[in-house]
Amino acid sequence: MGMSEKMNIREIADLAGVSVATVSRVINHSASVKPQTREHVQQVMKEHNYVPSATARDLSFQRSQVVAVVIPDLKNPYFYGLIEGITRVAEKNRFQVLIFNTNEDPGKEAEALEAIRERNVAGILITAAGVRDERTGRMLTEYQESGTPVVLIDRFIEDGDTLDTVMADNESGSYEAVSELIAQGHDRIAIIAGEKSLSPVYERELGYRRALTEHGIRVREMYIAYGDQMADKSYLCMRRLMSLSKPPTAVFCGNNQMTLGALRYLNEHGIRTGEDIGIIGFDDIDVLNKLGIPLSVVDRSEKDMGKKAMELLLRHMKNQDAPARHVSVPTRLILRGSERAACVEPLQSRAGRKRKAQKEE
Amino acid sequence: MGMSEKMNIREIADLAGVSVATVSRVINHSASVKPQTREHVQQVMKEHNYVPSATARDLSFQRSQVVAVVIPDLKNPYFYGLIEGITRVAEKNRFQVLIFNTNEDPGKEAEALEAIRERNVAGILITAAGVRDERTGRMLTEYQESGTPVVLIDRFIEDGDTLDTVMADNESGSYEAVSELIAQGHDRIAIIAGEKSLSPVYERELGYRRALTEHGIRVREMYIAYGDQMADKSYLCMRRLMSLSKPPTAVFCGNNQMTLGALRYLNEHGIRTGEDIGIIGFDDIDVLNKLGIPLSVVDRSEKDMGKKAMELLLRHMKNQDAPARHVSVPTRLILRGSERAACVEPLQSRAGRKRKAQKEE
DNA sequence: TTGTATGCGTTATCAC
DNA sequence: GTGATAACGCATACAA
Repeated sequence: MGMSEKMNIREIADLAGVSVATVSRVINHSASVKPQTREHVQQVMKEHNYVPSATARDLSFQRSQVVAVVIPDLKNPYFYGLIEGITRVAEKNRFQVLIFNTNEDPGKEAEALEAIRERNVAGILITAAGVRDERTGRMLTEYQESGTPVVLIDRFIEDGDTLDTVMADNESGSYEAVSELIAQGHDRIAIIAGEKSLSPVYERELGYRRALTEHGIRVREMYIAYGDQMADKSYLCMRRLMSLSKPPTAVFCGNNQMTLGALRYLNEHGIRTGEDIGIIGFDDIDVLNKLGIPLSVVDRSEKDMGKKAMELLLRHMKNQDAPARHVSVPTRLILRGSERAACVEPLQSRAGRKRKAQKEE
Repeated sequence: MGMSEKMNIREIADLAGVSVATVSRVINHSASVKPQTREHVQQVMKEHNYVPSATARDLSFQRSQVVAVVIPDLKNPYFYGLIEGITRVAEKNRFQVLIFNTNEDPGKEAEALEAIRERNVAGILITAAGVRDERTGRMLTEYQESGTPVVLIDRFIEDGDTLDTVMADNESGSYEAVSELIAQGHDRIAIIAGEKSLSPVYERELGYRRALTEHGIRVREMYIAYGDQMADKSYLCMRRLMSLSKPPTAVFCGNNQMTLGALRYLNEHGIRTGEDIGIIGFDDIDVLNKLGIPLSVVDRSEKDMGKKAMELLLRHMKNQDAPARHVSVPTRLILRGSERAACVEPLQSRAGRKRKAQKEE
């Protein structure tokens, strides 16, 4: 047993003395089968170690049990949190996950979407690289219209209004972080933003601006640095900021990679976070926790975002023409001390403020 | 165009005024087709935005253009290096990659291998979680025997002798690292090893022992700590080691996660690497480089391992009964200073020793 | 409740 | 070179 050659449904049917239709019904629990027959068939299947062919099922059903996940950077830990959430829900619903990494390259993204076309996937989950690339927008809406639901995660795209979305509440997350910096007494607060065309980048900058404005601090453009989502550019941003005649006393970093680049600059120049300068990052960085390096961050539970996205997809798969739904996932400010600096005085007593040391599991 | 409904090969054939067979030939460049007809058919396909169905092709061909990749921990950066290498070669050969994450759980691994069965994949690449789990071993050899080639990456499994393997040269990598520590003058050198049943763990310990022995240093069991591949346990190992009456002056860490745990202990206790204690880790840790924290490591180019593995798979796909081949990927010692300690004196002048600051791209 | 027959979109084996 | 046509393994409408 186990050593048996590959069997098909017809052979099982013959061995069980029933028709292929009956075997099919047993496999799919589709229609009613006499309990006796059912058990007998199951027995035969087990005995012969039979596994139905997903390929054949997909062809007949005209749709596969696979969802495509298209992400821009597999190296970024944010995304495997996302994938984990997606996978968990997908598995529960007997879906498999096909991952495409685009390396932030709209061209590769278009290729991926093309490759996906020939596989008749049940749905697509995507954090788009080509947010301004017409190919991406066009192909995604085409998918949606031809019955393959699409969920946008983390980033809007041009002409993507008809698609489901799962986004973090970037604006309010940033607002909260910058407000905390202000509460700590900082008033020269910089932001290292990313690639402007990405919606989260824009929203985070918006939150930054609102926090300053609402607290009566003037927004100074020289304290706004634009990077490219990557660590190296952010390092340069940090250098520019710190060489201003009045350098910021606190910096809000727009994503995890850029936070790392900023920290490198500080490390290299002996500037201590939480001491000489206040730092808050966007997205928790697991490895810093493992290293015991305390960094305050805006955390957005990427696992939840993944789950939510897959749930939206399932919903849309069941109801083809459900109206687009837009889910916003709340962020959470996790304070670990790096937001402080010795050179500033907290504006108000913050005794009793909760400091969460770890993300929940 | 683009808005067109899904077409099949028959419709294209009709539109082009040829038979399905001819269209198929054009698609697959399989047999010779008159250049004129070929061009005409291609024209029609393009015009109608036709994409052949991979599902149907797979069914007919009795094999899909998908390879399954089964890994134990998607969160570990080592593995996405691996995946990147695999994907690169796979894409070039028009294969897609289906990723399964087992979380080091043999049960989930068995489930994954079961799920893979129904998809008729072209091959399987796996870093096994269930190295001692008979299910894993049995299923993998069954796959191999039934014509679906399997390549083991990074870890041997029980009864897996007939399978292709791609392994790092763990023993010599460790030997080299520990030898360097000895050259730096260390003689109380500890190792934080991992889960004993994993072959790389065993081999790395072997290299450690050989280095000590060959340099006339007695191996002391108290300097050998066994963890579980994870950071937290390693933290505890480090604590035990450092509370010995004669604590080690250098520690060799058996994998990236364990290195992080060890570093956390040192951070928390103000013990400086490269200064108060010598540290060399196994596997480069990208994020430390991004942070500008210098750590000497044994690097094993996981991307290369991935490429090699995929190449082995392709080879075995073309030649069903090629004999099992075992590829060993060399490691490389990258010295960044953390191997030194002020309390010891280098044994020999090492002027001119190359110190590579970065991994090549 | 069960069986028969057809279709799903390809590839491959024949003929011509 | 090209065209019919039979697989491939399953799901399902329709019959019984």
